[in-house]
Amino acid sequence: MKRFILEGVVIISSTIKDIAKYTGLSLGTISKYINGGTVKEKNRKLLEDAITQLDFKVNELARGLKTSKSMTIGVLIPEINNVFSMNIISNIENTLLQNGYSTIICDFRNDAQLENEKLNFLINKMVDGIIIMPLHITSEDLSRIKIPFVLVDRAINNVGCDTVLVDNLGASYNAVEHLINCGHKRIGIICGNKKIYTASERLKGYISAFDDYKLTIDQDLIKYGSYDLQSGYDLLIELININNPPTAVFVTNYEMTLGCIIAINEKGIKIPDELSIIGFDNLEMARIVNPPLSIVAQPTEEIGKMAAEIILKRLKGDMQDFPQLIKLKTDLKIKKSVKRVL
Amino acid sequence: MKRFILEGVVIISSTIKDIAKYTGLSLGTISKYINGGTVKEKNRKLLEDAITQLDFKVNELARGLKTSKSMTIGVLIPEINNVFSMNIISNIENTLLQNGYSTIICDFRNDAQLENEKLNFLINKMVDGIIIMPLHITSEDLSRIKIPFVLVDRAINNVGCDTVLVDNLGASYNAVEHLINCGHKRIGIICGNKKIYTASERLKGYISAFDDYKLTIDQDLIKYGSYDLQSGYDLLIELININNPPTAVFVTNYEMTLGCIIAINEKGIKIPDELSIIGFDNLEMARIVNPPLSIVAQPTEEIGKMAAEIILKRLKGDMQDFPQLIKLKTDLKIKKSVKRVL
DNA sequence: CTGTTAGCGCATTCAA
DNA sequence: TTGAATGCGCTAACAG
Repeated sequence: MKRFILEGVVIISSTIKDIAKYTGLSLGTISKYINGGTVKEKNRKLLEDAITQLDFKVNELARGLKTSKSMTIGVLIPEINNVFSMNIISNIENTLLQNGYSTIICDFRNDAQLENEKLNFLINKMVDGIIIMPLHITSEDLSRIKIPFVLVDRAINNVGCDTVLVDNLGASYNAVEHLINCGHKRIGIICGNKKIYTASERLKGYISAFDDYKLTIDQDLIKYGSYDLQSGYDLLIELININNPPTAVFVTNYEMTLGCIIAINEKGIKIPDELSIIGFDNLEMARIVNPPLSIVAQPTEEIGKMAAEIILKRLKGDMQDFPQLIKLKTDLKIKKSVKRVL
Repeated sequence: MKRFILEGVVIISSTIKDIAKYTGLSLGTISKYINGGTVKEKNRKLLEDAITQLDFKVNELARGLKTSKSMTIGVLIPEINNVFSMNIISNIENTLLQNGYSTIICDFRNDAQLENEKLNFLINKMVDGIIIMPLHITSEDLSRIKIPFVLVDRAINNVGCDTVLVDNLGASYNAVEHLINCGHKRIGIICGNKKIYTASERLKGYISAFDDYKLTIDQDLIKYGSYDLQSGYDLLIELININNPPTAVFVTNYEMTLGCIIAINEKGIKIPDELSIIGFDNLEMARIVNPPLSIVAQPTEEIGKMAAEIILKRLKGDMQDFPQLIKLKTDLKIKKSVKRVL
């Protein structure tokens, strides 16, 4: 038994050696018991007693060194600081913990360099697997990862790996279709940089709906923002100021939706009478806006759970269906921000 | 050099032994170099080369076993899934990472049992320190923690430990004072369960402001909720339906503020003409509400940073000022939800 | 400045 | 079923 002093308190930390001394059993037997092996009933009791008496806890570091498993999963994410990411992380963490894994979170703050640094950090930390929401990362970077990993939210071309994402194209299609069905013909879209996977998919959905309904696309109604609040704000104002403004707008991410709402409030635009709008993500926001906002809601809980489950599966060595591409459906929550026109 | 096969790819993972073979140097020298020690210029080059050639990475598990340091900090939090927590976590993670520590997050979902289980989980994981936003945890539970820890957001009685919180009483006082200064006399408050530290402090601030301004307190105007959306909703409706309803309401947390806004929208109450309101937390929300909501904003970035810094300090063995109590100031953001009356 | 050595705590052979 | 012995990869103490 090792004693040391911390903050003036005597600490006792015991190892299997101490258990061995206490019980007279050998290290092998103890280790076996700890890991669920069968031991003579008498010894089992002896060990149970010893473990509680000495307050024994296995040293996961030592175990990890021996087994080459740290029982931790790294999560690499562009920005922890938004509801979408948080929901996903929360569900990843929960699912993993139920399986004995802990989660190390690395937020790279949308910074390309940090993204790579933190990836290395995680690998160094000997995590057993990594869940990544990629931003700037390339297939080359990914090829350096020698442990199971799964991509979340965004796919990367030419990388054969497990990926969990939502049907962005369909999400967008459904939203635009809804607007069309409500009689809108001039529908603006505020989308993100075409280079971003989700952004380009969402634009495709818009175009696809227009095609299917034989409507002609007016390039003036397609605005490219940068997925942040300010561009949502600016682009909404641009849209309403063009010659023949849209009667409805579809905004393709959360931050830009916020920006649009602020612009709408400031300009005193009446929703849905003067403008119909469909936003993205975050049901909570949709509810406090007046009138409540129709939005495309992403299944964040499922994304998190699925990602965790796939990585757990791979960690068990089950390579079935590799590489697995999971495309989850979004949900169009219809509230009161869309007007039915003739 | 160890070779193994994963997903059909040959993996090479090298240790200092491999470096030793490659360079002809001893383990001691290599270890020293890795840890920033000085070696002969010639050897330095040799090592640099070897390390890149063999793609050497220190095994943090082995290092941790040797040094009894895992270089990870646990964060135990009631709910990861809200803006307040998120901001704090994000800043904790960032500050720690800059100091070489990683962050393991444990979300106990407001569950008393999970709170203890996850605490044990973290301790088992050999984290070097813990940052806790306590909910049900008692001073006894805390006394079992043998490593540095700091409390965040909520203090616990009779526990001498580092704590970072916000001046809740002052926050509340200032908000109520603002309402009083705007001429309001009948001011409702929607607060949380008195047992919760932050809730009772916020109520004290209300009472204190009333006392200082020689206003009499009407118990009908004090409503106790449970910090969730629904109780915010319900209690706002209760408040406006009493005989002599308030002209202003102060809501003391984020979720209840959401509930109030939804109630206000549904009932078609005109803000600020028919009712003045001050909410809590989350500036983002305040901006998208129409009219923009005056709120008490908490310095979440600072809370996270301070908590991380204190634990880093303790980890270095610096016990100066222990136990440290840090009380940060909130910020009353005045927007347009409060009417100035005669 | 460099090399040698011991051992952190555990899991895992292999014998018994 | 149990025990003894070995080593995971690294750091730290010491001797050179």
